[in-house]
Amino acid sequence: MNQVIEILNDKQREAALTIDGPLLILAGAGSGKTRVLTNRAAYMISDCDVRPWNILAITFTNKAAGEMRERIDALVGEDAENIWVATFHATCVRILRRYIDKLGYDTNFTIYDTDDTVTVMKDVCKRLQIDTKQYSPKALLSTISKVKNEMMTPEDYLADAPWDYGRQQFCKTYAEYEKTLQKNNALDFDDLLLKTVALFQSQPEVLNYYQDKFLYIMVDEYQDTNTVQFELIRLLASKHRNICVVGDDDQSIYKFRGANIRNILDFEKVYPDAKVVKLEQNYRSTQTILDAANSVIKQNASRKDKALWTDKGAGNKVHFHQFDNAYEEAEFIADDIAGKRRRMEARYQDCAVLYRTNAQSRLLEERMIMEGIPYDVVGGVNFYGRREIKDILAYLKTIDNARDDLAVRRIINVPKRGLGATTLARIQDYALSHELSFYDTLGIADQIPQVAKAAGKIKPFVEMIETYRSKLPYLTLEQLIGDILKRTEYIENMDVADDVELQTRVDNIDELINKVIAFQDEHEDATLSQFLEEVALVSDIDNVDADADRVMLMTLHSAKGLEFPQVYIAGMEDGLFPSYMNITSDDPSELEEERRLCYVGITRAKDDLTITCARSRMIRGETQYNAVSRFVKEIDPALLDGSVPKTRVRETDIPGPSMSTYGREMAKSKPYASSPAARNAYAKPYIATAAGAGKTTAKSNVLTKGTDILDQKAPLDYGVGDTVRHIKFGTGVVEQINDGGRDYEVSVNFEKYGMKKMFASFAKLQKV
DNA sequence: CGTACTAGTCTTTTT
DNA sequence: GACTAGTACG
Repeated sequence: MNQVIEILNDKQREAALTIDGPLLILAGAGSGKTRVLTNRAAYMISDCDVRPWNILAITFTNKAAGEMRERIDALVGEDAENIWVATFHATCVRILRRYIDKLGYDTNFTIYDTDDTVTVMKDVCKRLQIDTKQYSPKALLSTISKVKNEMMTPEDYLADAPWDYGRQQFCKTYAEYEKTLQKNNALDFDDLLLKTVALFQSQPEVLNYYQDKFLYIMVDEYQDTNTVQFELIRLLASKHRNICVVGDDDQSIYKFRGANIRNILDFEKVYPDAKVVKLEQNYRSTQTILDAANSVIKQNASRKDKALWTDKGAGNKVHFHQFDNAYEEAEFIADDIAGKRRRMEARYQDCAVLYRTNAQSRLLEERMIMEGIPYDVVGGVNFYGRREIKDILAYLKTIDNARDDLAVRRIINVPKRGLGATTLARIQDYALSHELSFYDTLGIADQIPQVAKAAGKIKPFVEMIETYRSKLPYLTLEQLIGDILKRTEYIENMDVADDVELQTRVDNIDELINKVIAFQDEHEDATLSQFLEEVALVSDIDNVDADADRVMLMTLHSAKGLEFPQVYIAGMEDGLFPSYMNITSDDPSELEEERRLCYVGITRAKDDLTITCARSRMIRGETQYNAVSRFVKEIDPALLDGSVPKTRVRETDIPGPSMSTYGREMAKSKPYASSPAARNAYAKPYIATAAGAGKTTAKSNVLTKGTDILDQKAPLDYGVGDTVRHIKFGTGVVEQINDGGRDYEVSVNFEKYGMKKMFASFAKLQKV
């Protein structure tokens, strides 16, 4: 049997060897699901004569996609490049760029992010004279998203309750919103999926093409799919039925984004002939941590029965501490991490602090800074959501897609060109009544009586954009951005409160330029459209650099799929986690989702788990007094230690203010500038985290899903200069071996295939 | 037209 | 408590 298959355990192997027909892999936390998926793909190619281009592997994050590709690459070699590994959204974009003209859009459509759609919606409300006090744009959008995810048009939705006035109003805005997007040649995130399904439904020959292309389909994190995603997969798989989905119903935490847990729970109903394999051996955590996770999750009623086990020992008890306030909690966590490091029990990068809400990061950050602990915050304000970044991207979008009104309107007066609201409103009215785009209207401003006198200010702008358009083929993206900044004197004209803010913004712009450079390095003939597309589809977690020795701070949601030796879950209080909204909800499934989130958090820990909470904390400017989280009480007390101390046990040799002093100080004074990242010498500013992101994302080791089994780094029986054999590449000479922490990265010069870099544990190189 | 203040908002958020 | 968007004023 193939070595790729041999290294799997019985259940994993059974899953990997099942190639044909529907397959559901119920993969508990840390059970090596990524390994099963990658080895399954490798097995198909090397042993079953499956062509790589007939395989589609779908994930939710770019990071997961990158990792999967890399690991398949290492197993099967360059053929793997033809496997289609991508996120749902990226997959759809790729298909739509080819065929969306059949639906009446331009193939260079723009993708609107959440901020963009809010702007559009505000506009729509104004136009339809909707009272935004009664229907907030955000709430409208969230309903639209839900309705869209159920694949209902405004007409469909209205048909359910045509007499309902509120629904009439809503459907009117929904329809107008859709119209606006279409006019702007723009798609929102939901549309990417929806339009692809629409394309498949209306164009049988396109669907047929992709059905015959993707003979084998794999979907990761299946518990998080929504109705449209389900339909997309169903359509693609309906002809050949080789559909393999992997997931864990206990880790479904995105219901609020439309994820439908029934997709995984009912898989066997949709595919009665489905084979089901349960992966229950956990390779990540100690028995104690698993027991704690199990004791929590078993309180949930609607779940598939599972029993995770491990052959790791019991390990440490789960530590639990309650503090008087959140400052003390933060201080304890920072001290504890510092202590572990001093005692050489852990490196910074082995530690992660998880919390329910992003706002909780601030206190933790402040304390990390005080103690000189390097850290990275994942999430919070998205890099691409920052004002200066959005501005520059709006310039690029304007140059790229003339129909993207939103982008044009964002920058028409940034930097200030002396155009006021009235002028812009007149242009907007004219554009609307004459069915012109905003940009085209700018071009004929001198012929419009009401705005003719502002035409002198508008003309240079239009000319500038036109110049860039004509020069586009001769400029690199880097040159283009540089020139825009120079010509518009963007930085000089930024209005900033102080030097710190100026520096942050300039740094962010620098970082954007770094990203552009990295992007061009990777894609030789990179176009502007491609860059904008990549940017539209990345998230914060994609840029995490796991190689840096830094503590990670992130929400429980962001932590899904990651693992750390030392995990802290902070703010375990009723009202915060589970959140107030879920406690008061009359829908019990809301609380179950919170419990799953808790389960996800606990199962991130490999060796040691610490749970903390505070009796009081400031939430939204108000001090709240919270009880210990009900989830903590669900953990078998025999698994816990350090229960509820009145005073903190402190590392005696740590200098610094006593805790109570610190708490009081922090409570009234604010020694730092507003943005922790901006003034933190220890925290790598966002910039640095993401620097060269294109290169670092894929190679992260510590954070990868399923590195679990590979913890022990086996010594290599070959060295530099030795000749080795690879299953796929044949023989070659080892040129270089790098110690990548968890694994060796080996560079081999193959006789037939040339230089390849691969991870030793995957490559299974044999010394010849 | 641009600035300065005030009022409202604020879970989570793979894309 | 912090940030942003909207409005009133100069």
